[in-house]
Amino acid sequence: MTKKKAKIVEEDGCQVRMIHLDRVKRARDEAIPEKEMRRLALIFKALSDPTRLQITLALQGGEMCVCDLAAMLNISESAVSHQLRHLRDLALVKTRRDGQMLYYSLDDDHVADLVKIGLNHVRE
Amino acid sequence: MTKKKAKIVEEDGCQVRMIHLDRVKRARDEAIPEKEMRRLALIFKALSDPTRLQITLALQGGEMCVCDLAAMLNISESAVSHQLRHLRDLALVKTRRDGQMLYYSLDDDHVADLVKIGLNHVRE
DNA sequence: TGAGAATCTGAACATATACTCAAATATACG
DNA sequence: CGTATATTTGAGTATATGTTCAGATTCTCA
Repeated sequence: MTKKKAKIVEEDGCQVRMIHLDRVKRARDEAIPEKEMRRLALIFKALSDPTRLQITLALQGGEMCVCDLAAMLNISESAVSHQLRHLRDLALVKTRRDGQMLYYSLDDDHVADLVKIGLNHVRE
Repeated sequence: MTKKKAKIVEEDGCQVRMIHLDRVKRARDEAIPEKEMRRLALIFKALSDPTRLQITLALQGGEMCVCDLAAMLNISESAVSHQLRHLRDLALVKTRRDGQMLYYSLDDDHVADLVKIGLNHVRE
């Protein structure tokens, strides 16, 4: 049995406890770039809110306009618009204008994939 | 060209604007159960924070203890512990005790899948 | 061009959350 | 047992976020 004790390491002027130097090192080496990591977190965050998740699920069935989404979700059109802007900023949805109406649809195949895999998980 | 105008519908005692009754109806019919939806949102939320996402990524390389994760992420062990509790509450990670040490590892294959698919998206 | 329709925006507010610090647990081992 | 080690917990705080409300935009078409 390996009985290890934490090693105190000086790092960035701070005392850091570390037990498996090799694992910490490996994890740091394998870490993805900061930028990708933040972006990835934002994608997940987009799907982490019930309203946005429901919007995403609804749009998998085809494009919809703001007021239909609001009616379906039973919240104000303003709230829907705010959330759609959020999704649009992340390029997860796109719009098509037809007269006075804006139709929103999914702009990313991976988003649908993420939701499907997530659903499999939840349903097990 | 179909020029539609919103229909005002009485619902739950509120006036609701609705343009495509069929689409709203379909979206409502296809909607997943409230409970599954909330759970799914929680899973995504777990991955939506940079710290938790990095913990998840690190654990894909094998189990790690709290202080190693703290050293790797350069944050306090307390902060890591709080986030691990969050992940454990959702059954995304599990622990194995060896003496004084608790080793955390992923407890869900889908989580790794989600992160991988997400990464593909980000890298395109 | 001007009224109406659909959507967007900004401010305000209430809630949620991620971290730090200090103290409490839990386990090992002399 | 009693001390040291590893982790957890709770309070406190600062920040982020989701919604509503009121009003501004944008576009259509009579």
